[in-house]
Amino acid sequence: MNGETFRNWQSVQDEVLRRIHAREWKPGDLIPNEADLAVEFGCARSTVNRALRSLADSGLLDRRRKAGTRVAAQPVAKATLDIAVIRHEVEARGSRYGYQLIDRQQVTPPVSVSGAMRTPATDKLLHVCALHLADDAPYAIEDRWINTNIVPQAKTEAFANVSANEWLLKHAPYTHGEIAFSAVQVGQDDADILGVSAQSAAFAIDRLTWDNDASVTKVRLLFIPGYQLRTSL
Amino acid sequence: MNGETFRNWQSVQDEVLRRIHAREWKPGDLIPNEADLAVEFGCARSTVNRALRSLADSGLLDRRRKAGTRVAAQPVAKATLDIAVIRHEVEARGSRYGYQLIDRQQVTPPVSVSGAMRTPATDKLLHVCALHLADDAPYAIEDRWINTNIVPQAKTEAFANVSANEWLLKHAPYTHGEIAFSAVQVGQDDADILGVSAQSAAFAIDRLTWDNDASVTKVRLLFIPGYQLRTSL
DNA sequence: AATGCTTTTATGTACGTACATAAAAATATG
DNA sequence: CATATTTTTATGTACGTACATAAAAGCATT
Repeated sequence: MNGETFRNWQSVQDEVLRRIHAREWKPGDLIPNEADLAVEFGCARSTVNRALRSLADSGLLDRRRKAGTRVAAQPVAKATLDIAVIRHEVEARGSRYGYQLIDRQQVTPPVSVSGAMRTPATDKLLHVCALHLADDAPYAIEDRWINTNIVPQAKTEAFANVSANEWLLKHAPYTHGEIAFSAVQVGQDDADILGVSAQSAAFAIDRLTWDNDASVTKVRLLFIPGYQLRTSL
Repeated sequence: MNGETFRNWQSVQDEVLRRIHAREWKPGDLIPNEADLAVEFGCARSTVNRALRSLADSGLLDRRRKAGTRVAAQPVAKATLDIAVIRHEVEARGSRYGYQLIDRQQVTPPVSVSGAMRTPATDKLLHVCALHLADDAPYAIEDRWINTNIVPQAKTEAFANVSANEWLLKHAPYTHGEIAFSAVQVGQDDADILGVSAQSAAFAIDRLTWDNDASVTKVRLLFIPGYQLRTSL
């Protein structure tokens, strides 16, 4: 081709993407090494590295030292979901946010909870149930367990006006967590709260967060039927 | 403190993370600028930049030119989901994968489909329905529309042995896509295929992929009740 | 006080060199 | 011929300098 130069990493990335989409480099193909591409593109190797690393991060390229870089045979679609505070999510939809505390008690949890949170079975945990509303209509039920050994300040927080969802972000740091998405049939209790018929299909997000080896909180968010979690690829 | 040095970007990242978790830098706080941190950590600014950029990518820091870097007040949890080929997903669970074609027809789609795919309402599209199995038990229903104007080779592919899910990855490039997760009540037809009772709650993934301005394919994957999509934070 | 222009500053990025590291390939050794 | 050992090579990253760029802050003009 011509002597066109690609002088920034985004344009290098775009050109690599173009070649992949145009099938000049097919899935599984080994592509030229960084040094050669740098010469071809008229830029530094570090610029090519930045572009290729970014594409590898998003799953389009597979890179291995010495073995080189190849176009991913099965481009694993990496969908990045932004799990925001529910209030923000509701407000971002242009709805008025509402919050209602249903229950707040320091109780001994079922073993399924103490087991998952790896707390002694006899320890009491703070159980908080609340309803999030959008334009005064039920939006999601938050059913949460808080490890008050790790977050003692929660013992004095009523959660009457601020949801635990939001309060914890400000007051409880965490190092990592697990999250699971599933579909569940709502039971009679939850159906009544959400104002839907029992057996409806609700979207559930289960989340367990840790501060190093100690569990911080375990929560199930149960969204009204029709809820969709979306993102782009 | 002491004159400890952090000579690679991961250790700088770890130290920044430690300070955030230890609440030395609280949510909303402005942290020192890159140049100062570089001096403190005994490394180059570019190393600090790499570490902070990475943390910003994962949503823990907010960075703006001139305004500086601050700890995210509401750390948006970015959950990265790997949407793999179903066969791989099943095999990764240690199950034997099975595949069964249910239907394959070139037909005029409902307007909801042609509308979403932005194809002329009178154009015929290829409709492929199939069942994915794990250890001979139903696992997911794939209900797919393929734009044969963009992927003409699909017209001669039977999809009897290879799922469209897998075939398209190899044969149809795409530039971007949209994906939505939801919970749905399964209808009688789907319930029969999945071998579950009607009204069960099933996890659905709806995906629409594009090659520049042209839609490539639209698919709904309906998973058996109990299915969970998991990831870590 | 409101408006537009200028300066300052922190992040964003390009570059080239140097070295580290993993892993494939080649070679030596039993 | 199988198994260690060495060499080669492509990616991974650190560094320091230079410049680009966005946006806040200061200044001037009305």
